[in-house]
Amino acid sequence: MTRTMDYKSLNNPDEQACDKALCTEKSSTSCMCDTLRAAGMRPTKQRVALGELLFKSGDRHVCAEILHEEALEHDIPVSLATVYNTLNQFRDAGFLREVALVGTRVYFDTNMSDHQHFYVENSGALLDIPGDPIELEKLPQAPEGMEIAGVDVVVRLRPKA
Amino acid sequence: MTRTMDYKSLNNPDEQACDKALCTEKSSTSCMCDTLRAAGMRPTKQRVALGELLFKSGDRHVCAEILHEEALEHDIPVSLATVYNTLNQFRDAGFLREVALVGTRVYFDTNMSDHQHFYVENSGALLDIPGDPIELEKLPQAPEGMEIAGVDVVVRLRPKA
DNA sequence: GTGGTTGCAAACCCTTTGCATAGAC
DNA sequence: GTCTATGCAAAGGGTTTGCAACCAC
Repeated sequence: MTRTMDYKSLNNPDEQACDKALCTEKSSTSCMCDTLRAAGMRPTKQRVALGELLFKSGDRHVCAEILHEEALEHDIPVSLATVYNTLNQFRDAGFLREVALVGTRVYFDTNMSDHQHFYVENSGALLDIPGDPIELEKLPQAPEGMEIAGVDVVVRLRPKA
Repeated sequence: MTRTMDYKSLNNPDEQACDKALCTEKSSTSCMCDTLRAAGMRPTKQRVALGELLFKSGDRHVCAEILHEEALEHDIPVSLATVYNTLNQFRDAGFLREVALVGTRVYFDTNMSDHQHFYVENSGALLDIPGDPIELEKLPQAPEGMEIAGVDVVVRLRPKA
């Protein structure tokens, strides 16, 4: 599994030259097929459908259970285990990022660009912070032999007293 | 359970006027007794011992399992369930903070002051970032009816390619 | 046909809970 | 004596895994 793809290519017309002969899906899904192939994944019905659900609308924050429910509502036959596997594969391929949160449930974010999150403490809701990202002054030196892979910023919110 | 105590008072001589008559513990633990009482917790053998393990040395990052093992090594009879309960009570009392990380395991930090973390992606290690905290420019406006409870910053590290 | 993928159920890990016993006040 | 804390084991929630059936190529 490579980390070469970017979710943006999913919506970039320049990269949607899809050979539809390879796809059994409708035209709207054909670029998903190519994207999956480019990442070394076979474009199965489940993966294509989950990819569409995740990426056809704007930024999304999902956990496995939510995405599974949503898939069933859209009559996509898929098991929860496959949703877990697919989310992990999409993360490994660089289509999704995992969001760092306190708690036991893992959330994924379809927005791979540089941005940050509000986390509402009592409800568990996760929101993109609108506008430009908070600027970080003076990033620390990484320890010897290490490099900085990224910086996660979560602004925790609570209802005003 | 109140959130009024600060871990710093655990090491502040000004607040260590302990009435040893109330304690069955040795002198080194007497201030722990007072600290627990001030937070509304009975100073049981397990809570005092765990508090000592956590706070007698400098900043620490622990999860329940690690602390449990450490307690057993120090011949402190305590069950894993009690370690979980005690960590949650200490967090509610404001002695510990929970660290936001990707993954399902919950880590606690004995350092309640304003600081941030390195997280090593392949090993899962958690380190304080030395020196001054990264400064955040232009904190975003909290949505209507909300206030900012805190800002978590995690700098993810990976081995240099 | 070959080899990756799916679905189910079971296993797994971490955490919390119920209840009887032990301990602090 | 009263009421809380502990310990154990069982339950719980989220996630991963083993394996047979299935599907893309």
